[in-house]
Amino acid sequence: MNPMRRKPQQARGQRRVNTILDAASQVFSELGYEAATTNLIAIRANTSIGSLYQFFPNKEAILSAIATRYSVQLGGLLDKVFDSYSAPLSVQISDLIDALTDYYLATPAFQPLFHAVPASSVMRHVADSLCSPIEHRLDRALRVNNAALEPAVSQFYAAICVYILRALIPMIRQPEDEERIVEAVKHALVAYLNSTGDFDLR
Amino acid sequence: MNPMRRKPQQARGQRRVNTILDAASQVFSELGYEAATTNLIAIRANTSIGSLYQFFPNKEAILSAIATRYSVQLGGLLDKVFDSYSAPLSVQISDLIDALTDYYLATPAFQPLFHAVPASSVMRHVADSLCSPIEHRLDRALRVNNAALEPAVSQFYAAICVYILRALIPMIRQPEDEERIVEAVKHALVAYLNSTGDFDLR
Amino acid sequence: MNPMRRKPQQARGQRRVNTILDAASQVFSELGYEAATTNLIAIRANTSIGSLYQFFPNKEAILSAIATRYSVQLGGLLDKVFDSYSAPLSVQISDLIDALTDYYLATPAFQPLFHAVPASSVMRHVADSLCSPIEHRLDRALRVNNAALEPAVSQFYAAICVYILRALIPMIRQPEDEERIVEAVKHALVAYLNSTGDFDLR
Amino acid sequence: MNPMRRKPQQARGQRRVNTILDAASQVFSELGYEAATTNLIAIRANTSIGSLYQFFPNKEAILSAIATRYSVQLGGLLDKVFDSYSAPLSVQISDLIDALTDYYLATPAFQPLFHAVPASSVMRHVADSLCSPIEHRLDRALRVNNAALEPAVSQFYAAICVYILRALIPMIRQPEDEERIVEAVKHALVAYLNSTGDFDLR
DNA sequence: AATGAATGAGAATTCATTCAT
DNA sequence: AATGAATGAATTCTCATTCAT
Repeated sequence: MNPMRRKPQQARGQRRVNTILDAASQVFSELGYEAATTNLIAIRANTSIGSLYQFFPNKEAILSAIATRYSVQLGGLLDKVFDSYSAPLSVQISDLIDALTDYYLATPAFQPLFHAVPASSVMRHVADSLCSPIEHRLDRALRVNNAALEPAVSQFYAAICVYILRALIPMIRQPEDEERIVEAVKHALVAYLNSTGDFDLR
Repeated sequence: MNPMRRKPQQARGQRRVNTILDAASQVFSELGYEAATTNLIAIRANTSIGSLYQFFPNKEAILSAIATRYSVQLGGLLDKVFDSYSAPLSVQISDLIDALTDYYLATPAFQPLFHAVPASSVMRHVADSLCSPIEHRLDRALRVNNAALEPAVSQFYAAICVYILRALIPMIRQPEDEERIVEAVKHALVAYLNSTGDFDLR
Repeated sequence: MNPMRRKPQQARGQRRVNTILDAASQVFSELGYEAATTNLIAIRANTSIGSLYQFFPNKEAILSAIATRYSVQLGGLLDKVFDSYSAPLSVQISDLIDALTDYYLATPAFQPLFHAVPASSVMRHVADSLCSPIEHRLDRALRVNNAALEPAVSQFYAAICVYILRALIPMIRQPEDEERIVEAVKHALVAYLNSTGDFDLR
Repeated sequence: MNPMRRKPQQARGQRRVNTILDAASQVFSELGYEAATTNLIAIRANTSIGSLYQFFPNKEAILSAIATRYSVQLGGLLDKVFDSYSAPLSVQISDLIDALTDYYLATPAFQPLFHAVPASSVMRHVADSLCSPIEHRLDRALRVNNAALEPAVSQFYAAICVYILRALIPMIRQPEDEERIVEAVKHALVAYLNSTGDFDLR
């Protein structure tokens, strides 16, 4: 969507880009995308505004790059959960939710992006980047469970599940909420998939 | 949160306030809260920026007033759904979803507010205003169905349901999606409540 | 090309617009269009940058408005010169050059605009605005002198004359140059038109 | 005005300087001096901004060097035209205009410099560099035609002619304009010089 | 010598809000 | 009450130039 202005060629540049992304993650999560300013990001990254703009053409591009970074991390994470398709679907879903919750709670800057509403085009891109890794893997798991399922249908189920995940995981606002909410999410997803009559959940 | 600066004393003033709120709803829904400008709202309301600030002390107050307006409308609407508690819970939920979906689709300016992420404090207030009418009534219906339920528990169930509603209804983006998604939402909620083992869903 | 953002509705606003244009004329002539800053213009106009942008959407629009202002003034001036078409062409040309030179010397801020090179699109607009009043009137005078002349031809002659005017009048850099250069311009134009064989210059 | 930072010692350095000047000519002619950026020039020259500044101390110096280059080329060109002073003045002028027009049309990057307005001091330097070769040679030709002429007078005549040239040659914007405009320029100059009564134009 | 990263003052422009008429 | 002019801090982004590698 918004590519970087220039790929850093030297190690120094790559380091700087990473620092900027870290700082931006922090600032975005504290103030939100709109209220965050590129100057504050630069200051937090211990660099000059000019350096920031040497690598990113504008604020959107920074957000975009962050989303890509999280998307990659998330994908790697979920691959571990879904690596063996032998486990029962309900277990896979449970593991998915656990992994996602852990990542969510451990990564504060990821949180606002995860439940960002895709209103603007940047936000649409962010939401896509973060949801599609989950959706794809879930979709695959569903089709493994029921090979006869139409792709369009399993995709729809997967999308519904991801929307529910996105909605409920952010309900965890204090550590003591975690268990209760995680349980609820698992129940909700399993119950929903079960109610479709298309899956064998044991 | 932010009260109106002055209650309009005359019918003319009340009309103007309504016009401003209509215009603001439109502008907020088109551009989002942050990107919307008070000047544009004034222009759309065919009034001057000075007049706007005669009724609202700041931008937040406008959003706040809109949220209140929708909250009241929504409450009235849902009261019709939940007026008789004799219907089976699954029917009440189905009716709730139908009513909410109709309102959502018929009120474009309501949409972004309904799925807005409560990032800032204003937004938190808006989300509260819009969710609590639903949550309260659903909570009541749940307790009617199972009088032995702890209030904290039924409130939790209601909250989960509202979060799911807020997440899934916005998936309707084209008219042809409506039926499929509405069905899914109904399934998801009923299946979830059923899975708790606390309710008699008929 | 770049219209004003809003027509001032109150006398106060009209006054402000004029002050801004005066200040901008000065600044543009001192620093050139590129080096001039909107902030400096605002300061010189004893106003705030916000007020400037209330009336003009950007720097270009200011230049545009100035060009229009000069164009109108120039048109009025030349109408006096060309009002009676009875004078011999050489006299009309002489009067034209005198009037233009007087205006040029009396209006320092007009000078850089008059010999501005139409490189960018704004500058093209400026050059057009300032040249066309001269060109049109000269063209008319030429056709009065020789009614049989093709419009395209007389327009070409007029254009050549205006280009020569634009080039030579700026050669006046000190008061003592004036007479010599004005004489030269008159000679050059009359001699050129004479050499075409199309006009009766006495 | 601004000398080069360091005379390139090696052939490789000289080649690089030339490449930079070529790129700069192009960029200046496309965007104008102000809007052109040194970074873009470096990129177009397939080199780095650091290397560029190894040869030129600043942006002005690049423009300056370009002007010098054109000035030398132009001088060589005109020497061929004016080599034998035996031809009638009108023929020499005609040849001068033909040569200049050819060069102008064949050298796009020269065009904006040739009709640039000497607003800033760099631009004044550029204009001088480009005009003086023409002016000197024309001045000499005029004095050869009329040996009794005061130098100050012949210089003035030459200056007027150069200003007219600078103004009219840029009127050629399409190939089909060329002939007509070249004719007009020749007429204008010859007619002007003739009208002074100081020359024998054959 | 060459590369490209770093710098930061400074430019244009916006917009919530207040004030004068 | 109504209008719209006034304000200026704040924001995004640029670019000539220097510096580290």
